[in-house]
Amino acid sequence: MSRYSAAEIEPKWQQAWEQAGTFTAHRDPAKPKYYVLEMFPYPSGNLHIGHVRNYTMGDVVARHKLATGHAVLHPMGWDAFGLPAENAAMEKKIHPGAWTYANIANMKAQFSKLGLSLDWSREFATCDPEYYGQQQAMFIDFMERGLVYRKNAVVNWDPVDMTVLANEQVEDGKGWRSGATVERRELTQWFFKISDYSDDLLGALDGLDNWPDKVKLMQRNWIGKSRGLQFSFSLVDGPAGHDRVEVYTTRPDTLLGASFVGVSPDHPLARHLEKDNPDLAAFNAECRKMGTAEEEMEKAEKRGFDTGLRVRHPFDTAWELPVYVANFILMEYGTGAIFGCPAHDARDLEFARKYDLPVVSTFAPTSDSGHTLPEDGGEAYVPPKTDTVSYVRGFAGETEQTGNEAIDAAIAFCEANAVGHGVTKFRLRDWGLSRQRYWGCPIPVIHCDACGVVPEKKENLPVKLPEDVTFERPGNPLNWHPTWRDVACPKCGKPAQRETDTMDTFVDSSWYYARFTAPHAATPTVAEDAAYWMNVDQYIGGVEHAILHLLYSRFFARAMYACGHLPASAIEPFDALFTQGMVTHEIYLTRDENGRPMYHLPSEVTNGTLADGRQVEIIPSAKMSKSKKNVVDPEAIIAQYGADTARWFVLSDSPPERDVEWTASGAEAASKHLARVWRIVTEAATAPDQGTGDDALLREMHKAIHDVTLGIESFGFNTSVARLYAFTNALQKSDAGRAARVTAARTLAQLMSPMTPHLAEELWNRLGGEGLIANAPWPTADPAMLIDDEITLPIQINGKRRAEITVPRDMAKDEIEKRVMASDAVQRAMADGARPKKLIVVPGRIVNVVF
RNA sequence: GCCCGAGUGGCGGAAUGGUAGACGCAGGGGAUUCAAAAUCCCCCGCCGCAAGGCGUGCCGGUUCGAGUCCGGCCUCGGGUACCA
Repeated sequence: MSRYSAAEIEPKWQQAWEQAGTFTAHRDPAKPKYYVLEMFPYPSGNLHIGHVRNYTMGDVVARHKLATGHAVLHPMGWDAFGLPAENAAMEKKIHPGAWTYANIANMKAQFSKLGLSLDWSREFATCDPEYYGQQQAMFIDFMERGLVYRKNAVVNWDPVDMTVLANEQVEDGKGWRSGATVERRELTQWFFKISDYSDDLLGALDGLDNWPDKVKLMQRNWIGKSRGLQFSFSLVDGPAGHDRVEVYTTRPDTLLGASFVGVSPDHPLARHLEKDNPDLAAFNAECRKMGTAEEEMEKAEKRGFDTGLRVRHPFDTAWELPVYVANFILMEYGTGAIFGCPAHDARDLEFARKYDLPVVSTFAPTSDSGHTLPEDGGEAYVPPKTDTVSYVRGFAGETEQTGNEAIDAAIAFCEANAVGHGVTKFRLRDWGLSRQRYWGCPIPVIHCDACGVVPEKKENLPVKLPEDVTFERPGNPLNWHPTWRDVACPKCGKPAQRETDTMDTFVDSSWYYARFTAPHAATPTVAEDAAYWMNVDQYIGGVEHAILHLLYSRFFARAMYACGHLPASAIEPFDALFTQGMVTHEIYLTRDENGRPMYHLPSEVTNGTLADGRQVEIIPSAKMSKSKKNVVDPEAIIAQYGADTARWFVLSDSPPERDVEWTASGAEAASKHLARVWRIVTEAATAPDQGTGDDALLREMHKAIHDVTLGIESFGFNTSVARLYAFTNALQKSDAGRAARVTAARTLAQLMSPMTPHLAEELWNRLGGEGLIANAPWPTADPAMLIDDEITLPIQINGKRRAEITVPRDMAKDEIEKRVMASDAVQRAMADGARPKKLIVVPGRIVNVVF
């Protein structure tokens, strides 16, 4: 008997699959199709163990579906545009394209060692002109459908580097390279009209039955449909052209608790007033010295500037409220102006206390629950709108009503009294796709002095990125290129200039799933292929993409349908979604002479010490990230133990949806187990002809088939693995005859094949299995073999387990009761004369005797 | 700040409202061996000599019965529109 050697068998079977074209997807009308897709990776340079986990999970699904007779599409590509390539260009003086394609080559080699059932003939990178050219064609289609427009929007501006920064590049309000205080700057930018679909994107979530509830809930909240009141305050002696301030509120029922009016520093009124008011101009300028991130805005101290202007309350013209410019009001949402009701909004309360403004409750809890009113120093009272509360300063509806009822009544009251009108608004903003960067898909339009903004002719696509660029100078290299911008206007032929903005990389990843159905076609999609393969039956990726990527993809599918690039049935492109957890690891660091952190790889650290004896600081586990160096290199594990061990290991123990803390100790154990399976399975072939445990072993086998299959189908891979351990133990201890043991061993190989495909092929082959195990029909459990004749019932006394009885599984309830009453435990409990009050028999489950 | 999750032995975790800790790791003991490696067998939540008691982040509640359902917290993680 030979020993298990991953190094020998893995390349052999990888070659066999390739030669047989086992994983090449074909349209086959005779089979049900199955499209399984994992979120494609950013080519950062190396696979990390998180990739191994993610793609192994998808592979288990794909291989299982292949074995259950599906035509499987399981493709792979590269999300290849983005910031890190430009950072590498600046730091390492290497062209972003060269860096990216080198990374792809490296990662593809690592991928191929994992034995994933991928159809590599469909591979593409989003930075391939063949791909982004089709993306440009769709952009032009979207323009023609009115789904694209330009408007001003703010960006993070680094005044030293003279460049736009990503939110990630702003640290504590400073540019990460220059250290300069970041400013907000307005630029004219391109937008997709995702807001046209707000209601549809919201409503359609209800039909996504196989999406996690948490993702649907996050998207619902993000889209943020709200019913509110839009009305205006009239200004007392307002400046010319500003006689009113239009506000939007989702809580019109709190109008009698109004304390002040706040406007955004970018509100037209604020901009008007700052011209003649240097103090206000300074305040606004200070507000604009902040990044654009919502998180930064919200966490910043609430500050305001009293304009001195006053407005009249719409219900009482004698009641005047002050007008503040406030740093926490977004121009992008609502009207850029609010009325503050400190009693029922935490931000407003913080603001009111700071500027000594009145705090007046309009409603309170219905019963005195120890709640302290905000006017008495308590917190703002913001119950869910579905809670019934008591209105102390109500003006519409009942005294006791829910927030929603009060809001509806308030809107009706205001409409009847011509104070304002009910409006439905969405939190979702249009998708700004402009990036002032090189390494992205060029926006295919031309600016002509005579014709304005003109789309490039489709026959001139792709608009390719120029190769000869330098990153010496900050800013967008496309702007500094000597000739690239210069082009003839497609309309009038006169000299004109190309747009130099490139697209957000979320655009690239918003339709790649559709492109995989016809990856090298001369149009974005091909109707026949899209009709056959769409939708993605199972999409798998990190929960960090729960909102943006998935929402943008849902929008894109709708826009592509509108332009004829996808069938109507594909507007929800992902039938089922699974969000897997991340692989985390501790972070190790030392500090340089300036106290700045220097990170160290886990492989450099032993027991908290570096090779040179220095102690490291340990930061608790976080998402693996290259910059923090808390990454584990899967290649070392594959080299030492083989791909099957790495795959088995990442599927073991931790539930797929949960984050998993990486520890090195398990790899050894996984490897040992595979060697043990090898031994036990090969021994089965030489077992004695006759044995005594055939039936018992085959029952175990059918239970294993049932449980392992259920685990795979429900993304409980860790429980499938646990069940396979148990089945392996049963096979080892079995004294069944050879025929039964070989049957069990072949089934074990099949059940393991989605997880450890190379080992499974080799064992299958050695046990005389026909063809490739990858194509062998998945075993089915015989229901009759899953049911035991006898069952063990625990006996509880007052809810605590005290004994158990073993009875035939179909024993009548009253017979069970008799036996329970006769049992020692119950007799003992009755010894002092106590009599049971209640006897609960849950058939097949448990018995509870209550005294 | 706001939205969404997660918390069970030394560790990873299992458990349709029904025996908490399956399965595995680490640890302990034993067999085999000249010795070792490899392999195999047994033990293994906490307190207690025991009887028994206590145990699923914390505090309450519903139930014959709660890790699981409800209310209120705490801690950690993800997202927060230019990281992908």
